[in-house]
Amino acid sequence: MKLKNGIDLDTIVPENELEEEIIADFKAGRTKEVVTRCPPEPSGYFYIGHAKAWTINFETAQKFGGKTYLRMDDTNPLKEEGEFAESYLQDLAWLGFTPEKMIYASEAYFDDIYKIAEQMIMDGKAYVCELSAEEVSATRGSLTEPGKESPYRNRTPEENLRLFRAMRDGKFEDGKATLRAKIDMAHPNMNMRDPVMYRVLRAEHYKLGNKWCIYPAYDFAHPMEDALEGVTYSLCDKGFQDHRPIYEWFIENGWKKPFAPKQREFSRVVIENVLTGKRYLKQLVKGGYVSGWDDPRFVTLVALRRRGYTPKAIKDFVKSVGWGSVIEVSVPYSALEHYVREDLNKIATRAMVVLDPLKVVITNFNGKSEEIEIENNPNDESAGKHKALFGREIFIEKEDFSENPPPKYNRLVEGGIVRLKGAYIIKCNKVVKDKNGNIDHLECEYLPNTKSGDDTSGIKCKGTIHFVSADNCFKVTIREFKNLIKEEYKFPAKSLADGVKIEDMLEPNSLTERTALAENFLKDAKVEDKFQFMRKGYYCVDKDSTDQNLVFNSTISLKDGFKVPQK
RNA sequence: AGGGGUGUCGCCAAGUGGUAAGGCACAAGAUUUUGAUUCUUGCAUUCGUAGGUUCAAAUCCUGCCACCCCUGCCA
Repeated sequence: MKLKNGIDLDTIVPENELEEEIIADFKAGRTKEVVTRCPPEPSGYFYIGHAKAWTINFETAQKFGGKTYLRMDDTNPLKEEGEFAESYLQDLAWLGFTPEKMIYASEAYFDDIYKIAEQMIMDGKAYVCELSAEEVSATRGSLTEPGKESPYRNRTPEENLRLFRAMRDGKFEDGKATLRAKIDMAHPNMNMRDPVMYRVLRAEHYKLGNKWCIYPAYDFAHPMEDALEGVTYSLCDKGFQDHRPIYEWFIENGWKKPFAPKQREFSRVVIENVLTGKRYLKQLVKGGYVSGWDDPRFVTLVALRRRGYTPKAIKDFVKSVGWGSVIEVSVPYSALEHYVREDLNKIATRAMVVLDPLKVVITNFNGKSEEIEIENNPNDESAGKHKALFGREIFIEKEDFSENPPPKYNRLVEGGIVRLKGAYIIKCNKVVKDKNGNIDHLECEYLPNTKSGDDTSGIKCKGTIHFVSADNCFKVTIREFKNLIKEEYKFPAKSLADGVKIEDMLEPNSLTERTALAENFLKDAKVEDKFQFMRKGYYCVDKDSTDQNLVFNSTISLKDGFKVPQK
């Protein structure tokens, strides 16, 4: 069987239970095309968790040649979803997902949903209830006891229809009446105890103004919207597992047509040591702990983007977590970091930047600096090379020279040699100190026949360090980050609930800024350009950069295999 | 008179009666002009637990235990 994307169904290898079910549905003729949908949540802050939902929805549709809609589930006028559509679309686009179309449920489906509600009333499946919210709650029963039936439960269909239309026509004040599904007040699943289908709500809807004063509730609206637009698989997180019976009940009793969308659930992901939640983020922004909602220390998608994370890294990460079997899985931050390193290693251009400079004078080098070449990516020859200089005065990292080297120290020591990446081997002859006894600079000599790529000396050199030449570097600003939340708070939301103060969970000095010396090659870097500063880490150009001053965010350090042996 | 979900290595996770994949993390070694990358190797005699069925059980049956979710006119 050929799919719309030209792929043969039989060649598709299912990667989870849903995909197995989809294949079975195709074969049984229950599914003609996979249609999924993304319903934005009205928070304005999108996290890895959202990225997981998007990835699942878009990629399973894509895999089967289907499509994905973006649907604003705007059934609550008090929530003003409209303003979030744009940031949603932006994050979606950044990750590389393009919805088939964007739908406002209010505009597209409210009329139909209303008609279905009337039909359900005539079928004796719904009734107008005049209990107050408190009374409904009080009669719902508890987890172990059945609820009580509403005194309004047995009105005739005709009376219910008259009353429902009265609701629609504004004859009831807010909260004075609801339309409820007539299911079972003794049902063990609380969601089935006559859930509210419509409530009276007078508020300006951002799309429809005051056209309606009654609004359908999620449990009723969602399956109807899915059915109306032909969604075949309505994928949501496992928090909705308990809602599946009600979803199916509405499909059976409201929709009633042979085509039936299916709700299926995947697990949520959270990352350890990470704080999410609008309330808390706002508090941190307000308190001046961070610069804004896209501060690179946050883990909103915009923040991750600014920090230098790539869409591929994020998608690979969420896919690595899998479909999941529990409501929420939490994974250590290092799992996410693995995928950024993996992607950046392939795509980031290498450059030499000295973060903490120590001056070195090459005493036997005179005259004009010599051109050298640096590979842009040693793992990818097609990335090319760029030019740098080697001259009489250069800078190396302070930590690449030691007066009391630990065992197995491969870098420069007095009287020892190291290779300068892309240039020559140098030998340190003298440590020059200032009057306070601090190292001022090093005097070294270079070994002329050891030029990189053209080394005829036969000298073996254990260490290679990076450097910049004084006449080929400029100052840049480097921002380095520590996790905002102290390491001992693996589950910050839980700690908060336990009464820990947010201030006490914050890592002090989670942002440090320093000036570094970068090779001139970096002068043309644009915002979001990603580099590997050799032997240090991955960095990307921040939006705070100006023509005079480039600002780099540290995305993630390189792994450091050097360990001082324990004695 | 509760219902639903889940228990497989420190973390994620395959596994659907035939003798415990894989990834992260970690450790050791090789290669390396990035102590990166890459590569090799090691890492669950055991699948929450106690029994049972079977030639054979993580997988089937029974009991028990633990954790998560559910009582919005939010989504």
